[in-house]
Amino acid sequence: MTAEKISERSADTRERILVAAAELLAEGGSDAVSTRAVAQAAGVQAPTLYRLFGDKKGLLDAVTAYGFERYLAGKQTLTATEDPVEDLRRGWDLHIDFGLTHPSFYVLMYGAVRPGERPAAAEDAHAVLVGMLERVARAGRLRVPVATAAQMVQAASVGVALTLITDPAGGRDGDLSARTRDIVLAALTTGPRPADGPDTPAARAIALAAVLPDLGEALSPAEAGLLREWLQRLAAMETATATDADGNV
Amino acid sequence: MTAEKISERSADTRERILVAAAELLAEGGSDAVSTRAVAQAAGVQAPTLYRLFGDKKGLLDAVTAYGFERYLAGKQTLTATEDPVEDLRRGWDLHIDFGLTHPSFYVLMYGAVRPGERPAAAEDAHAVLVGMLERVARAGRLRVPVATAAQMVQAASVGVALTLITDPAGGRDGDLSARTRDIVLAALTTGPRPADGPDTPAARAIALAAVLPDLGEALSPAEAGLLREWLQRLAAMETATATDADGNV
DNA sequence: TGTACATCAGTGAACGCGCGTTCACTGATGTAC
DNA sequence: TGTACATCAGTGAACGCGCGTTCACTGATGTAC
Repeated sequence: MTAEKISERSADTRERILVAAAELLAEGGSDAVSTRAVAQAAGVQAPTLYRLFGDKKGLLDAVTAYGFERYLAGKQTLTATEDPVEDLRRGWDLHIDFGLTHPSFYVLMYGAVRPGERPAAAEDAHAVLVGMLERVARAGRLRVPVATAAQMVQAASVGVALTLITDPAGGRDGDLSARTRDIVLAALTTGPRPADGPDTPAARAIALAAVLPDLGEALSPAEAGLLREWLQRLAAMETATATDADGNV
Repeated sequence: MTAEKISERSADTRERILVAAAELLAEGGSDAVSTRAVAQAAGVQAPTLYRLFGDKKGLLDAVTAYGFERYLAGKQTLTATEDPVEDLRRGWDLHIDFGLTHPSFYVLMYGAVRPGERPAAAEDAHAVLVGMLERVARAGRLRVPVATAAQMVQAASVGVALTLITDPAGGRDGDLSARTRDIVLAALTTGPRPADGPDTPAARAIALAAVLPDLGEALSPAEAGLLREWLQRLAAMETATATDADGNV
Protein backbone atom coordinates (compact mmCIF):
# COMPACT_ATOMS: atom_id res chain seq x y z
CA MET A 1 0.00 0.00 0.00
CA THR A 2 1.48 3.36 -0.99
CA ALA A 3 1.75 6.21 1.46
CA GLU A 4 -0.54 8.34 -0.69
CA LYS A 5 -3.29 5.77 -0.70
CA ILE A 6 -3.07 5.43 3.05
CA SER A 7 -3.40 9.16 3.69
CA GLU A 8 -6.17 9.34 1.12
CA ARG A 9 -8.04 6.63 2.90
CA SER A 10 -7.82 8.39 6.26
CA ALA A 11 -8.41 11.87 4.83
CA ASP A 12 -12.12 11.15 4.43
CA THR A 13 -12.48 10.16 8.05
CA ARG A 14 -10.39 13.07 9.21
CA GLU A 15 -12.47 15.53 7.22
CA ARG A 16 -15.68 13.99 8.49
CA ILE A 17 -14.50 14.33 12.09
CA LEU A 18 -13.44 17.94 11.60
CA VAL A 19 -16.75 18.86 10.00
CA ALA A 20 -18.67 17.20 12.84
CA ALA A 21 -16.55 18.90 15.50
CA ALA A 22 -16.87 22.27 13.77
CA GLU A 23 -20.64 21.94 13.70
CA LEU A 24 -20.80 21.04 17.37
CA LEU A 25 -18.55 23.98 18.18
CA ALA A 26 -20.58 26.44 16.13
CA GLU A 27 -23.86 25.30 17.58
CA GLY A 28 -23.07 24.51 21.19
CA GLY A 29 -19.85 26.34 21.97
CA SER A 30 -16.67 24.69 23.17
CA ASP A 31 -18.51 22.84 25.94
CA ALA A 32 -20.35 20.84 23.31
CA VAL A 33 -17.12 19.52 21.81
CA SER A 34 -16.45 16.37 23.83
CA THR A 35 -14.58 13.46 22.36
CA ARG A 36 -17.67 11.31 22.66
CA ALA A 37 -19.99 13.84 21.04
CA VAL A 38 -17.58 14.35 18.15
CA ALA A 39 -17.10 10.62 17.64
CA GLN A 40 -20.83 10.02 17.60
CA ALA A 41 -21.57 12.96 15.30
CA ALA A 42 -18.88 11.77 12.90
CA GLY A 43 -20.10 8.17 13.01
CA VAL A 44 -16.80 6.92 14.32
CA GLN A 45 -15.52 5.17 17.42
CA ALA A 46 -13.60 7.18 19.98
CA PRO A 47 -10.14 5.63 19.42
CA THR A 48 -10.16 6.93 15.85
CA LEU A 49 -9.91 10.47 17.21
CA TYR A 50 -6.85 9.53 19.17
CA ARG A 51 -5.09 7.92 16.26
CA LEU A 52 -5.73 10.98 14.07
CA PHE A 53 -5.32 13.85 16.52
CA GLY A 54 -3.35 12.47 19.47
CA ASP A 55 -5.60 13.79 22.19
CA LYS A 56 -8.41 16.23 22.77
CA LYS A 57 -6.16 19.26 22.64
CA GLY A 58 -4.91 18.15 19.25
CA LEU A 59 -8.47 17.76 18.05
CA LEU A 60 -9.45 21.24 19.27
CA ASP A 61 -6.38 22.76 17.66
CA ALA A 62 -7.16 21.05 14.39
CA VAL A 63 -10.80 22.07 14.37
CA THR A 64 -9.95 25.70 15.10
CA ALA A 65 -7.43 25.78 12.30
CA TYR A 66 -9.90 24.01 10.02
CA GLY A 67 -12.66 26.52 10.73
CA PHE A 68 -10.35 29.44 10.18
CA GLU A 69 -8.96 28.07 6.92
CA ARG A 70 -12.40 27.31 5.59
CA TYR A 71 -13.48 30.85 6.40
CA LEU A 72 -10.48 32.35 4.63
CA ALA A 73 -10.95 30.06 1.65
CA GLY A 74 -14.55 31.26 1.34
CA LYS A 75 -13.40 34.87 1.01
CA GLN A 76 -11.21 36.19 -1.76
CA THR A 77 -10.57 39.42 0.11
CA LEU A 78 -6.96 38.79 1.03
CA THR A 79 -5.52 39.30 -2.44
CA ALA A 80 -3.09 42.21 -2.40
CA THR A 81 -3.86 45.37 -4.33
CA GLU A 82 -1.56 48.29 -5.06
CA ASP A 83 -2.59 50.02 -1.79
CA PRO A 84 -1.18 48.01 1.15
CA VAL A 85 -2.87 50.21 3.76
CA GLU A 86 -6.22 49.61 2.14
CA ASP A 87 -5.41 45.88 2.14
CA LEU A 88 -4.69 46.14 5.85
CA ARG A 89 -8.02 47.85 6.38
CA ARG A 90 -9.79 45.03 4.58
CA GLY A 91 -7.81 42.53 6.62
CA TRP A 92 -9.10 44.16 9.80
CA ASP A 93 -12.68 43.98 8.60
CA LEU A 94 -12.21 40.35 7.65
CA HIS A 95 -10.87 39.57 11.12
CA ILE A 96 -13.82 41.21 12.83
CA ASP A 97 -16.29 39.56 10.49
CA PHE A 98 -14.82 36.15 11.27
CA GLY A 99 -15.21 36.85 14.99
CA LEU A 100 -18.85 37.85 14.62
CA THR A 101 -19.88 35.08 12.26
CA HIS A 102 -17.96 32.33 14.11
CA PRO A 103 -17.91 33.48 17.74
CA SER A 104 -17.23 30.05 19.21
CA PHE A 105 -14.21 29.53 17.00
CA TYR A 106 -13.03 33.03 17.72
CA VAL A 107 -13.29 32.75 21.49
CA LEU A 108 -11.38 29.49 21.34
CA MET A 109 -8.65 31.17 19.28
CA TYR A 110 -8.31 34.44 21.16
CA GLY A 111 -10.31 34.30 24.37
CA ALA A 112 -9.59 30.99 26.05
CA VAL A 113 -6.07 32.04 26.78
CA ARG A 114 -3.49 30.08 28.69
CA PRO A 115 -0.54 32.34 29.45
CA GLY A 116 2.12 31.86 26.80
CA GLU A 117 0.05 29.57 24.60
CA ARG A 118 -1.68 30.37 21.37
CA PRO A 119 -3.55 27.99 19.05
CA ALA A 120 -2.02 27.28 15.67
CA ALA A 121 -4.81 29.16 13.92
CA ALA A 122 -4.03 32.34 15.85
CA GLU A 123 -0.40 32.02 14.87
CA ASP A 124 -1.42 31.70 11.24
CA ALA A 125 -3.62 34.78 11.44
CA HIS A 126 -0.80 36.72 13.05
CA ALA A 127 1.56 35.68 10.26
CA VAL A 128 -0.92 37.01 7.70
CA LEU A 129 -1.06 40.30 9.58
CA VAL A 130 2.72 40.57 9.73
CA GLY A 131 2.89 39.95 5.99
CA MET A 132 0.44 42.77 5.33
CA LEU A 133 2.36 45.14 7.55
CA GLU A 134 5.61 44.26 5.81
CA ARG A 135 4.06 45.35 2.55
CA VAL A 136 3.04 48.64 4.19
CA ALA A 137 6.60 49.07 5.47
CA ARG A 138 8.03 48.33 2.02
CA ALA A 139 5.86 51.10 0.64
CA GLY A 140 7.44 53.46 3.18
CA ARG A 141 4.11 54.05 4.88
CA LEU A 142 4.64 52.48 8.30
CA ARG A 143 5.46 54.78 11.23
CA VAL A 144 6.66 52.07 13.67
CA PRO A 145 8.53 48.78 13.35
CA VAL A 146 6.53 45.92 11.87
CA ALA A 147 6.51 43.86 15.08
CA THR A 148 5.22 46.80 17.10
CA ALA A 149 2.51 47.57 14.59
CA ALA A 150 1.50 43.91 14.43
CA GLN A 151 0.97 43.75 18.17
CA MET A 152 -1.03 46.95 18.24
CA VAL A 153 -3.31 45.98 15.38
CA GLN A 154 -3.74 42.50 16.86
CA ALA A 155 -4.55 43.84 20.32
CA ALA A 156 -7.03 46.40 19.07
CA SER A 157 -8.83 44.07 16.69
CA VAL A 158 -9.05 41.20 19.17
CA GLY A 159 -10.44 43.60 21.77
CA VAL A 160 -13.03 44.94 19.36
CA ALA A 161 -14.12 41.48 18.25
CA LEU A 162 -14.45 40.12 21.79
CA THR A 163 -16.31 43.25 22.89
CA LEU A 164 -18.73 42.93 19.99
CA ILE A 165 -19.24 39.22 20.67
CA THR A 166 -20.02 39.95 24.32
CA ASP A 167 -22.21 42.96 23.62
CA PRO A 168 -23.34 43.31 20.01
CA ALA A 169 -24.86 46.75 20.66
CA GLY A 170 -21.62 48.53 19.74
CA GLY A 171 -21.69 47.12 16.26
CA ARG A 172 -25.09 48.46 15.41
CA ASP A 173 -25.15 52.06 16.50
CA GLY A 174 -21.59 52.82 17.60
CA ASP A 175 -19.65 51.52 14.64
CA LEU A 176 -16.99 50.47 17.15
CA SER A 177 -14.92 48.45 14.72
CA ALA A 178 -14.57 51.07 11.98
CA ARG A 179 -13.81 53.85 14.46
CA THR A 180 -11.14 51.88 16.26
CA ARG A 181 -9.69 50.60 13.03
CA ASP A 182 -9.33 54.08 11.57
CA ILE A 183 -7.78 55.49 14.73
CA VAL A 184 -5.22 52.72 14.98
CA LEU A 185 -4.34 52.60 11.30
CA ALA A 186 -4.10 56.39 11.11
CA ALA A 187 -1.64 56.37 14.00
CA LEU A 188 0.47 53.59 12.53
CA THR A 189 0.55 54.48 8.84
CA THR A 190 0.99 57.52 6.65
CA GLY A 191 -1.04 58.56 3.63
CA PRO A 192 -0.04 57.40 0.16
CA ARG A 193 2.88 59.34 -1.31
CA PRO A 194 2.94 58.20 -4.96
CA ALA A 195 6.46 59.09 -6.02
CA ASP A 196 8.42 60.73 -3.24
CA GLY A 197 8.82 57.86 -0.76
CA PRO A 198 9.01 57.89 3.02
CA ASP A 199 9.18 61.21 4.83
CA THR A 200 10.78 60.68 8.25
CA PRO A 201 14.10 59.04 9.19
CA ALA A 202 12.19 56.38 11.14
CA ALA A 203 9.93 55.61 8.18
CA ARG A 204 12.94 55.39 5.87
CA ALA A 205 14.67 53.04 8.28
CA ILE A 206 11.55 50.87 8.54
CA ALA A 207 11.19 50.81 4.77
CA LEU A 208 14.79 49.72 4.35
CA ALA A 209 14.55 47.10 7.10
CA ALA A 210 11.57 45.58 5.35
CA VAL A 211 13.67 44.74 2.28
CA LEU A 212 16.81 43.61 4.13
CA PRO A 213 16.20 39.92 3.37
CA ASP A 214 16.19 40.75 -0.36
CA LEU A 215 19.68 42.27 -0.35
CA GLY A 216 21.48 39.03 -1.13
CA GLU A 217 25.27 39.13 -0.80
CA ALA A 218 25.74 42.88 -0.89
CA LEU A 219 26.56 42.86 2.81
CA SER A 220 28.33 40.20 4.86
CA PRO A 221 26.21 38.50 7.56
CA ALA A 222 28.04 40.50 10.24
CA GLU A 223 27.47 43.77 8.40
CA ALA A 224 23.81 42.94 7.81
CA GLY A 225 23.36 42.14 11.50
CA LEU A 226 24.84 45.43 12.56
CA LEU A 227 22.80 47.36 10.01
CA ARG A 228 19.66 45.60 11.17
CA GLU A 229 20.39 46.68 14.74
CA TRP A 230 20.93 50.31 13.71
CA LEU A 231 17.74 50.33 11.67
CA GLN A 232 15.78 48.97 14.59
CA ARG A 233 17.13 51.78 16.72
CA LEU A 234 16.19 54.36 14.12
CA ALA A 235 12.78 52.77 13.57
CA ALA A 236 12.00 53.06 17.26
CA MET A 237 12.53 56.83 17.19
CA GLU A 238 9.29 58.61 17.97
CA THR A 239 8.11 60.34 14.82
CA ALA A 240 7.52 63.95 15.73
CA THR A 241 4.36 64.14 13.67
CA ALA A 242 2.71 61.15 15.36
CA THR A 243 2.21 62.51 18.86
CA ASP A 244 2.77 65.85 20.50
CA ALA A 245 3.89 66.49 24.07
CA ASP A 246 0.43 65.84 25.47
CA GLY A 247 0.19 62.51 23.72
CA ASN A 248 -2.42 63.99 21.42
CA VAL A 249 -2.31 63.20 17.75
CA MET B 1 -31.46 35.24 66.17
CA THR B 2 -31.21 38.56 64.39
CA ALA B 3 -30.60 38.81 60.68
CA GLU B 4 -27.29 40.56 61.28
CA LYS B 5 -25.96 37.84 63.50
CA ILE B 6 -26.92 35.23 60.95
CA SER B 7 -25.11 36.94 58.12
CA GLU B 8 -22.14 37.57 60.40
CA ARG B 9 -21.96 33.91 61.21
CA SER B 10 -21.95 32.84 57.59
CA ALA B 11 -19.68 35.68 56.48
CA ASP B 12 -16.63 33.89 57.86
CA THR B 13 -17.35 30.74 55.90
CA ARG B 14 -18.18 32.69 52.80
CA GLU B 15 -14.95 34.64 53.01
CA ARG B 16 -12.96 31.49 53.63
CA ILE B 17 -14.47 29.84 50.57
CA LEU B 18 -13.79 32.86 48.38
CA VAL B 19 -10.19 33.07 49.54
CA ALA B 20 -9.68 29.37 48.87
CA ALA B 21 -11.27 29.58 45.43
CA ALA B 22 -9.26 32.69 44.55
CA GLU B 23 -6.04 30.91 45.46
CA LEU B 24 -6.92 27.89 43.38
CA LEU B 25 -7.80 30.15 40.47
CA ALA B 26 -4.60 32.16 40.74
CA GLU B 27 -2.40 29.10 40.97
CA GLY B 28 -4.07 26.58 38.70
CA GLY B 29 -6.28 28.60 36.37
CA SER B 30 -9.99 28.13 36.01
CA ASP B 31 -9.65 24.38 35.50
CA ALA B 32 -8.41 24.07 39.07
CA VAL B 33 -11.58 25.60 40.46
CA SER B 34 -13.88 22.58 40.91
CA THR B 35 -16.53 22.53 43.58
CA ARG B 36 -14.74 19.68 45.31
CA ALA B 37 -11.33 21.33 45.26
CA VAL B 38 -12.76 24.57 46.62
CA ALA B 39 -14.68 22.78 49.37
CA GLN B 40 -11.63 20.84 50.42
CA ALA B 41 -9.31 23.86 50.34
CA ALA B 42 -11.80 25.86 52.41
CA GLY B 43 -12.27 23.01 54.90
CA VAL B 44 -15.96 22.78 54.17
CA GLN B 45 -18.35 20.20 52.80
CA ALA B 46 -19.66 20.58 49.28
CA PRO B 47 -23.29 21.45 50.12
CA THR B 48 -22.13 24.60 51.89
CA LEU B 49 -21.07 26.02 48.53
CA TYR B 50 -24.53 25.43 47.18
CA ARG B 51 -26.28 27.11 50.07
CA LEU B 52 -24.04 30.17 49.79
CA PHE B 53 -23.60 30.53 46.04
CA GLY B 54 -26.43 28.58 44.44
CA ASP B 55 -24.32 26.66 41.97
CA LYS B 56 -20.89 26.60 40.42
CA LYS B 57 -21.59 29.53 38.14
CA GLY B 58 -22.58 31.60 41.15
CA LEU B 59 -19.38 30.63 42.89
CA LEU B 60 -17.25 31.59 39.91
CA ASP B 61 -19.06 34.89 39.55
CA ALA B 62 -18.52 35.64 43.23
CA VAL B 63 -14.85 34.73 43.19
CA THR B 64 -14.18 36.90 40.14
CA ALA B 65 -15.91 39.87 41.72
CA TYR B 66 -14.09 39.19 44.98
CA GLY B 67 -10.67 39.13 43.32
CA PHE B 68 -11.40 42.29 41.40
CA GLU B 69 -12.65 44.17 44.48
CA ARG B 70 -9.68 43.08 46.54
CA TYR B 71 -7.35 44.31 43.83
CA LEU B 72 -9.07 47.68 43.61
CA ALA B 73 -9.12 48.02 47.40
CA GLY B 74 -5.37 47.41 47.47
CA LYS B 75 -4.80 50.36 45.11
CA GLN B 76 -5.69 53.93 45.94
CA THR B 77 -5.22 55.00 42.36
CA LEU B 78 -8.84 55.56 41.48
CA THR B 79 -9.34 58.75 43.47
CA ALA B 80 -10.27 61.57 41.14
CA THR B 81 -7.91 64.49 40.59
CA GLU B 82 -8.60 67.78 38.82
CA ASP B 83 -7.50 66.27 35.47
CA PRO B 84 -10.11 63.71 34.38
CA VAL B 85 -8.13 62.64 31.31
CA GLU B 86 -5.12 61.91 33.47
CA ASP B 87 -7.42 59.91 35.75
CA LEU B 88 -8.58 57.95 32.74
CA ARG B 89 -4.99 57.28 31.78
CA ARG B 90 -4.29 55.93 35.27
CA GLY B 91 -7.47 53.88 35.05
CA TRP B 92 -6.19 52.27 31.87
CA ASP B 93 -2.87 51.43 33.48
CA LEU B 94 -4.66 49.97 36.47
CA HIS B 95 -6.79 47.79 34.20
CA ILE B 96 -3.74 46.44 32.36
CA ASP B 97 -1.86 45.88 35.61
CA PHE B 98 -4.74 43.87 36.98
CA GLY B 99 -4.73 41.71 33.87
CA LEU B 100 -1.02 41.04 34.09
CA THR B 101 -0.86 40.40 37.84
CA HIS B 102 -4.05 38.29 37.92
CA PRO B 103 -4.24 36.66 34.51
CA SER B 104 -6.55 33.82 35.53
CA PHE B 105 -9.09 36.23 36.99
CA TYR B 106 -8.77 38.45 33.96
CA VAL B 107 -9.29 35.71 31.42
CA LEU B 108 -12.35 34.58 33.34
CA MET B 109 -13.72 38.14 33.27
CA TYR B 110 -12.95 39.09 29.70
CA GLY B 111 -11.77 36.06 27.78
CA ALA B 112 -14.09 33.18 28.59
CA VAL B 113 -16.91 34.84 26.74
CA ARG B 114 -20.36 33.47 26.17
CA PRO B 115 -22.15 35.64 23.64
CA GLY B 116 -24.25 38.21 25.45
CA GLU B 117 -23.02 37.33 28.94
CA ARG B 118 -20.58 39.22 31.07
CA PRO B 119 -19.54 38.46 34.66
CA ALA B 120 -20.64 40.87 37.35
CA ALA B 121 -17.05 42.02 37.89
CA ALA B 122 -16.72 43.05 34.26
CA GLU B 123 -19.94 45.04 34.57
CA ASP B 124 -18.54 46.79 37.63
CA ALA B 125 -15.31 47.63 35.85
CA HIS B 126 -17.27 48.99 32.92
CA ALA B 127 -19.32 51.17 35.25
CA VAL B 128 -16.12 52.64 36.70
CA LEU B 129 -14.92 53.41 33.18
CA VAL B 130 -18.19 55.08 32.25
CA GLY B 131 -17.96 57.22 35.39
CA MET B 132 -14.49 58.38 34.44
CA LEU B 133 -15.58 59.23 30.92
CA GLU B 134 -18.54 61.18 32.23
CA ARG B 135 -16.14 63.35 34.18
CA VAL B 136 -14.12 63.89 31.00
CA ALA B 137 -17.31 64.84 29.18
CA ARG B 138 -18.31 67.24 31.97
CA ALA B 139 -14.96 68.96 31.54
CA GLY B 140 -15.80 69.45 27.86
CA ARG B 141 -12.89 67.29 26.76
CA LEU B 142 -14.61 64.31 25.18
CA ARG B 143 -14.86 64.16 21.39
CA VAL B 144 -17.49 61.40 21.15
CA PRO B 145 -20.49 60.31 23.22
CA VAL B 146 -19.68 58.64 26.53
CA ALA B 147 -21.08 55.25 25.52
CA THR B 148 -19.04 55.21 22.32
CA ALA B 149 -15.88 56.20 24.13
CA ALA B 150 -16.49 53.59 26.80
CA GLN B 151 -16.73 50.82 24.25
CA MET B 152 -13.61 51.92 22.44
CA VAL B 153 -11.51 52.21 25.58
CA GLN B 154 -12.85 48.90 26.82
CA ALA B 155 -12.17 47.12 23.54
CA ALA B 156 -8.65 48.48 23.21
CA SER B 157 -7.63 47.81 26.80
CA VAL B 158 -9.07 44.29 26.87
CA GLY B 159 -7.28 43.53 23.62
CA VAL B 160 -3.98 44.84 24.97
CA ALA B 161 -4.31 42.93 28.24
CA LEU B 162 -5.18 39.63 26.58
CA THR B 163 -2.39 40.08 24.04
CA LEU B 164 0.13 40.74 26.80
CA ILE B 165 -1.12 37.76 28.80
CA THR B 166 -0.73 35.51 25.78
CA ASP B 167 2.61 36.91 24.70
CA PRO B 168 4.39 39.01 27.34
CA ALA B 169 7.09 40.11 24.86
CA GLY B 170 5.13 43.20 23.83
CA GLY B 171 5.18 44.58 27.34
CA ARG B 172 8.92 44.50 27.70
CA ASP B 173 10.30 46.00 24.53
CA GLY B 174 7.28 47.27 22.63
CA ASP B 175 5.49 49.25 25.30
CA LEU B 176 2.29 48.10 23.68
CA SER B 177 -0.02 49.29 26.43
CA ALA B 178 1.25 52.87 26.68
CA ARG B 179 1.33 53.30 22.92
CA THR B 180 -2.18 52.02 22.40
CA ARG B 181 -3.49 53.96 25.37
CA ASP B 182 -2.08 57.24 24.11
CA ILE B 183 -3.38 56.72 20.60
CA VAL B 184 -6.88 55.90 21.79
CA LEU B 185 -7.10 58.62 24.43
CA ALA B 186 -5.67 61.19 22.06
CA ALA B 187 -8.34 60.34 19.52
CA LEU B 188 -11.15 60.46 22.06
CA THR B 189 -10.23 63.47 24.19
CA THR B 190 -8.96 67.00 23.73
CA GLY B 191 -6.19 68.74 25.61
CA PRO B 192 -6.97 70.71 28.77
CA ARG B 193 -8.49 74.12 28.14
CA PRO B 194 -8.37 75.85 31.54
CA ALA B 195 -10.94 78.60 31.14
CA ASP B 196 -12.47 78.63 27.70
CA GLY B 197 -14.50 75.40 27.69
CA PRO B 198 -15.29 73.03 24.84
CA ASP B 199 -14.32 73.94 21.30
CA THR B 200 -16.58 72.08 18.88
CA PRO B 201 -20.36 71.82 18.68
CA ALA B 202 -20.11 68.08 19.32
CA ALA B 203 -17.92 68.59 22.40
CA ARG B 204 -20.31 71.23 23.72
CA ALA B 205 -23.26 68.92 23.18
CA ILE B 206 -21.45 66.08 24.96
CA ALA B 207 -20.49 68.35 27.83
CA LEU B 208 -24.09 69.48 28.24
CA ALA B 209 -25.46 65.94 27.98
CA ALA B 210 -23.14 64.88 30.79
CA VAL B 211 -24.83 67.26 33.24
CA LEU B 212 -28.41 66.66 32.08
CA PRO B 213 -29.29 64.58 35.17
CA ASP B 214 -28.29 67.54 37.37
CA LEU B 215 -30.74 69.96 35.77
CA GLY B 216 -33.57 69.24 38.18
CA GLU B 217 -36.97 70.66 37.23
CA ALA B 218 -35.80 73.24 34.73
CA LEU B 219 -37.18 71.12 31.90
CA SER B 220 -40.21 68.84 31.86
CA PRO B 221 -39.52 65.14 31.35
CA ALA B 222 -40.75 65.37 27.77
CA GLU B 223 -38.57 68.40 27.06
CA ALA B 224 -35.54 66.76 28.67
CA GLY B 225 -36.11 63.63 26.57
CA LEU B 226 -36.23 65.61 23.35
CA LEU B 227 -33.16 67.63 24.31
CA ARG B 228 -31.27 64.45 25.12
CA GLU B 229 -32.09 63.09 21.70
CA TRP B 230 -30.89 66.25 19.96
CA LEU B 231 -27.70 66.28 21.98
CA GLN B 232 -27.02 62.69 21.06
CA ARG B 233 -27.41 63.60 17.43
CA LEU B 234 -25.05 66.54 17.78
CA ALA B 235 -22.58 64.47 19.81
CA ALA B 236 -22.39 61.89 17.06
CA MET B 237 -21.25 64.52 14.54
CA GLU B 238 -17.75 63.75 13.32
CA THR B 239 -15.42 66.40 14.72
CA ALA B 240 -13.51 67.83 11.80
CA THR B 241 -10.25 67.92 13.76
CA ALA B 242 -10.30 64.26 14.71
CA THR B 243 -9.84 62.62 11.32
CA ASP B 244 -9.25 63.92 7.82
CA ALA B 245 -10.59 62.48 4.61
CA ASP B 246 -8.00 59.70 4.54
CA GLY B 247 -8.84 58.61 8.05
CA ASN B 248 -5.48 59.98 9.18
CA VAL B 249 -5.26 61.93 12.42
C1' DT C 1 -35.20 31.42 85.21
C1' DG C 2 -36.40 27.37 82.67
C1' DT C 3 -38.17 24.71 79.04
C1' DA C 4 -40.07 23.73 74.55
C1' DC C 5 -39.59 25.14 70.05
C1' DA C 6 -37.81 27.35 65.61
C1' DT C 7 -34.19 28.53 62.61
C1' DC C 8 -30.61 27.43 59.72
C1' DA C 9 -25.40 26.96 58.88
C1' DG C 10 -22.91 23.23 58.05
C1' DT C 11 -22.14 17.82 57.88
C1' DG C 12 -21.65 13.05 56.02
C1' DA C 13 -22.45 10.31 52.45
C1' DA C 14 -23.87 9.28 48.33
C1' DC C 15 -26.22 9.95 43.44
C1' DG C 16 -25.52 9.26 38.54
C1' DC C 17 -23.16 10.92 34.80
C1' DG C 18 -20.15 12.05 31.13
C1' DC C 19 -15.58 12.67 30.63
C1' DG C 20 -10.80 11.55 28.35
C1' DT C 21 -8.50 7.67 27.36
C1' DT C 22 -6.86 2.78 26.39
C1' DC C 23 -6.78 -2.34 25.35
C1' DA C 24 -7.23 -6.07 22.44
C1' DC C 25 -9.07 -7.05 18.22
C1' DT C 26 -10.99 -7.16 13.11
C1' DG C 27 -10.72 -6.87 8.48
C1' DA C 28 -9.58 -4.43 4.40
C1' DT C 29 -5.68 -3.28 1.59
C1' DG C 30 -1.41 -3.88 -0.04
C1' DT C 31 3.47 -6.45 -0.77
C1' DA C 32 6.87 -10.37 -1.37
C1' DC C 33 8.14 -14.17 -3.67
C1' DT D 1 -1.18 -16.57 -10.74
C1' DG D 2 -1.41 -17.85 -5.95
C1' DT D 3 -0.41 -17.83 -1.24
C1' DA D 4 1.60 -16.22 3.02
C1' DC D 5 2.53 -12.17 5.30
C1' DA D 6 2.62 -7.10 6.79
C1' DT D 7 0.41 -2.86 7.53
C1' DC D 8 -2.77 -0.11 9.74
C1' DA D 9 -7.44 2.39 9.77
C1' DG D 10 -11.08 1.68 12.39
C1' DT D 11 -14.04 -1.25 15.97
C1' DG D 12 -16.20 -2.77 20.37
C1' DA D 13 -16.02 -2.47 24.91
C1' DA D 14 -14.47 -1.03 28.87
C1' DC D 15 -11.24 1.58 32.37
C1' DG D 16 -11.32 4.66 36.34
C1' DC D 17 -12.07 9.16 37.62
C1' DG D 18 -13.63 13.54 39.04
C1' DC D 19 -17.38 16.18 38.21
C1' DG D 20 -21.71 19.02 39.80
C1' DT D 21 -25.23 18.21 42.69
C1' DT D 22 -28.59 16.50 46.34
C1' DC D 23 -30.68 14.04 50.44
C1' DA D 24 -31.37 13.44 55.12
C1' DC D 25 -29.42 14.84 59.16
C1' DT D 26 -26.89 17.32 63.31
C1' DG D 27 -26.16 20.67 66.45
C1' DA D 28 -25.42 25.35 67.62
C1' DT D 29 -27.88 29.59 68.23
C1' DG D 30 -31.61 32.14 69.12
C1' DT D 31 -36.91 33.10 70.56
C1' DA D 32 -41.47 32.54 73.02
C1' DC D 33 -43.80 32.26 77.03
